[in-house]
Amino acid sequence: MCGRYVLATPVEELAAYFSAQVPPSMADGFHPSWNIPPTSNIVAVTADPDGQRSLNRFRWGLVPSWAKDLSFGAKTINARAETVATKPSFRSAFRSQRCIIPADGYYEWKTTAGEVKQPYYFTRRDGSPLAFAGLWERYQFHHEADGQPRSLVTCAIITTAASSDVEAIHNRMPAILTGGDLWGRWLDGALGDREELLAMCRPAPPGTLVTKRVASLVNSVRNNGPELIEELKDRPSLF
DNA sequence: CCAGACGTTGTT
DNA sequence: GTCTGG
DNA sequence: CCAGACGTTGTT
DNA sequence: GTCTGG
Repeated sequence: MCGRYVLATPVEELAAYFSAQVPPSMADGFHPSWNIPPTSNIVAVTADPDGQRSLNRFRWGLVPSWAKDLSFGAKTINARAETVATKPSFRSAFRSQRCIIPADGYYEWKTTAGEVKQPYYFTRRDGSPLAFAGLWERYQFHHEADGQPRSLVTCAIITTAASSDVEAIHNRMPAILTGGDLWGRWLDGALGDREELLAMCRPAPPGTLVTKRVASLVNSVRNNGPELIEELKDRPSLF
């Protein structure tokens, strides 16, 4: 799955890479992070009806309009590609509110019987940013304290079966839009071809990703910095 | 009809 | 075991 | 995703 | 909001 990732590329570079605008609301409060967890505020690319793209902030964990409260988002950080078109929590967003979540790379933990969980870091082989296929929703609610109406945008990352690049580590992977020619189609809220959309959520072609073993520093969200993605060379000793 | 859920992952 | 917080 | 808490009363 | 289970 995808439950922790990295985005340290400057906003201006991301905007150029995705041909997206950066609204003033976006420029403030964005910091590079090598340890982005669910329920935090993340960056996603969306498109206007006219096709204009922009970067915006979304809370990671999709909260459908009918949810009782924001805590719903804790269990909807990922949406399975196999069922995203029909699950009540995701189908509406899948139809018309798709987004791209940029990442420098992401982490997976390999769990082996009898061994300690080992984190791995995945990036594109060519070093360019990853474009995760995502969904977003707007959630409206009344603030507890003052009763005023508020609204918040939330998002989820679609997952799919692991490709041969990742299956030795984990059996799932994020859906990655490879090739910029797919971005416009994915972001077009008027595009109604379910099969075309689902085809974009298939495992990335073998060879797209590379991985390296990293230190368990990433386990705690209190740790953050480029050292989290440094390759761990030593094999753990048996003695 | 009303009440209650609405999700993913990993592990056994 | 399960939920919340980061 | 993982780490850390999981509780109440009363006093400072 | 919409579906499933009772």
